[in-house]
Amino acid sequence: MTTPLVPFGKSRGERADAARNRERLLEAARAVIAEQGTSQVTMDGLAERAGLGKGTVFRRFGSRAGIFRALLDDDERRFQERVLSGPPPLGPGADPVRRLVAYGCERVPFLLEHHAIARAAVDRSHPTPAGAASMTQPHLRMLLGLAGLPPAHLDGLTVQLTAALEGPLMLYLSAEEVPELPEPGAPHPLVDGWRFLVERLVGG
Amino acid sequence: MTTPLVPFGKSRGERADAARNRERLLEAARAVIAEQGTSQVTMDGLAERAGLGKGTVFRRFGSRAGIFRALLDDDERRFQERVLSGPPPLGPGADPVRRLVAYGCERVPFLLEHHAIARAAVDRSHPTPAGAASMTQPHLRMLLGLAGLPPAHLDGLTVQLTAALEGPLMLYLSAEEVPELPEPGAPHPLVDGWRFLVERLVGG
DNA sequence: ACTATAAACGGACTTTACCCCGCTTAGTGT
DNA sequence: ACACTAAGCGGGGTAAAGTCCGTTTATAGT
Repeated sequence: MTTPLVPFGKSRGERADAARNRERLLEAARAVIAEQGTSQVTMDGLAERAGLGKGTVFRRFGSRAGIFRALLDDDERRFQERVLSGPPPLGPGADPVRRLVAYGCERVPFLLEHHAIARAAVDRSHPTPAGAASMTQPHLRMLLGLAGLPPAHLDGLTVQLTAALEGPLMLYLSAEEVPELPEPGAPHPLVDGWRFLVERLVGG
Repeated sequence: MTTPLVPFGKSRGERADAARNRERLLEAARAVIAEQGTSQVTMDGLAERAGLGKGTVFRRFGSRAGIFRALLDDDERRFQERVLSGPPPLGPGADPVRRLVAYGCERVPFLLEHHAIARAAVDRSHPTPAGAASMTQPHLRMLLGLAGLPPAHLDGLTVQLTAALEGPLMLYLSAEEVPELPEPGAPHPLVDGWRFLVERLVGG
């Protein structure tokens, strides 16, 4: 009976129509965002645009913020793969300090690009903005540990550095203040700041 | 005609009934928060409780988040005074590094105490959570400058350290993870982390 | 006191996130 | 093929944020 083994990433138990509708909804969301910005994304609007019922939208994503989280997760997964198994210094192989720096250098542009969506994914009922944080936090923790940070400070510093990296783009920058990211490779104040921070913190 | 010169802090131009109603509403808000938590604060509920119309609530505070911002500002002003003109090392007089450390030591408990309200003051339509940030950011910037940080890194680091200090309590800690703050003076991981961060950053 | 006026008030109205529950359908075992 | 069942679907219903505009009222100038 040609039972396909893991036809897509979805871990067994999601029906084919459900998966199709999810894709349809995400595409609709991307279209609305591109055309009119995140603030114009409404549950009813998405449902109509995708030719589905409103209830379906909620079943798939749980909440409005959930839609943006799902959009982020898509790109987030790719980012995560580069961190976990890509080439150094972002991936494994380089020494911890260089990996920390590299992580920030890649993460800041990533967040700048996803700024609007990431902000829309913040939800007062959920503590962490996205799956985003759940990747950054353990990764930083591991690297900081390897870099020889005193264990007594590890927990507090992990949380603070996570906030230092992701917080600015969640909390302290408005949409208008996010300029086009300059030419790739050009210096960005947040990247510079991060490098300086890490090197002073664990390099000395 | 007994025109009182600045009878209260309100800087001329706010009518007496407006001021009275503002107080009434803030009191109602504090009561609801104490009884049922921030999530149960609704604009209609507040209006009814204060015996006013809903339009008035919006006129006074602009938005739901605005109410929480107003509540914070009250305490924030007191905090600010201690920073600007209180005794060192929090106030002026000590050297910049000690003032930075002291700022974190006082700020973390402050934010822990106001955690629920501070989170409720976050609003996706407004970039910074409260007047909170507008105090922390320039203050840190000044101290970091005095502490001899290279000007090239000053802007980026200011934003990041602000996020490092305030971000954890906005974004990365859920309500359940905020324990009663231990006895005053007892060590807190975030305070320790902050001290370590600052000393490494500008002390070395 | 009286009037003018700008601010404040109130509550109906609109929009939108989110809930609910009866109906439909894809997947599975025979 | 067929029936069975759990998952998915739809859209009407609720509650709460935010807007609007006609009415009321505090204050200043005379």
